[in-house]
Amino acid sequence: MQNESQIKVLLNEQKFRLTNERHLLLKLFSESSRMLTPAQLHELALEHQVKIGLTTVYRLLEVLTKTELATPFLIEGVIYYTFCGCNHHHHLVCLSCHQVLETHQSCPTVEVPEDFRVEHHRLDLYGKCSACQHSIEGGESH
Amino acid sequence: MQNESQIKVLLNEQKFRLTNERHLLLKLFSESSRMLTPAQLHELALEHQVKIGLTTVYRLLEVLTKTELATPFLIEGVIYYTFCGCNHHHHLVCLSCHQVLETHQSCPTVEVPEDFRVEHHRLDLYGKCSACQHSIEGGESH
DNA sequence: TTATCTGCAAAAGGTTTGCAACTGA
DNA sequence: TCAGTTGCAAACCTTTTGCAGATAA
Repeated sequence: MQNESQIKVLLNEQKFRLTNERHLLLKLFSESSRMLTPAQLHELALEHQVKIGLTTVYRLLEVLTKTELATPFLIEGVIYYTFCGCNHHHHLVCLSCHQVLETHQSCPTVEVPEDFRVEHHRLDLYGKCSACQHSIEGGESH
Repeated sequence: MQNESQIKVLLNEQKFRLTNERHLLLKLFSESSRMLTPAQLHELALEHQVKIGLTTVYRLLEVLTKTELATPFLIEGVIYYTFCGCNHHHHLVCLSCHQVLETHQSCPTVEVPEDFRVEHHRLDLYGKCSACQHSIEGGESH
């Protein structure tokens, strides 16, 4: 997992603890290239013999979102989360398999009314990844 | 409301009907400069003596989202919708009062892996509008 | 040592569905 | 005329909460 100690510092700064459960969950979450619903992340944990309650998953995702280590996505009414490491970036999302790629290109410059104070922005590109374009049914699997 | 007949055409194209209820709701929705939750839109309707069921509001928002006449936002775990007219644009969102401004500037160019097919994108800027910067408590009202 | 975290079960909220009556095209 | 829409109530699911026991710092 990228910068484990950095993550711990980020959490501790806000009085969050990196418990054993969170450590294991975080590892699975950060190694997944797909965005996951809380239930899917929970299921992933169980598959890897990480016994953990669904409530704990919700609470971890809340903490990660607050520390900007996770980004929520709303796709067709369903909320997914993706792990986000420590640097600002943009997302490339495959709508079939829900894989999320990061692009670290420069941020777009947008003119805004001068009395509007921009605090942050989000740029997401949606489409189909290579694998899903070529699969007969157009993805959904893997 | 902008381009009422255009909207009707868009809806009819997908076999949706512009009923009296939808017509009234759409008018209120499109005239609101804020993003609204389904419950807030429902409440807004009732305030304007538009008697309508909450279920109908949900169903209209579903239809509008499918025809790209509405865009959903996920802010702190809550789902809001904003009316979106007929042209592609980007959003400027005030996190205090939930006002949404549109900017019609050119779309950012992002290099993506050549095997990824981009279908659409979304660029949203978040911050504080003029009124909310200057109000003592930082907004939430109006 | 103590503020924070965990798991469970229960509660709460938001969203969807089934159905009979209605209505736009 | 009839496919699509409406309102209501019930069903559904996701998310949150309370609490007693555990644990990181």
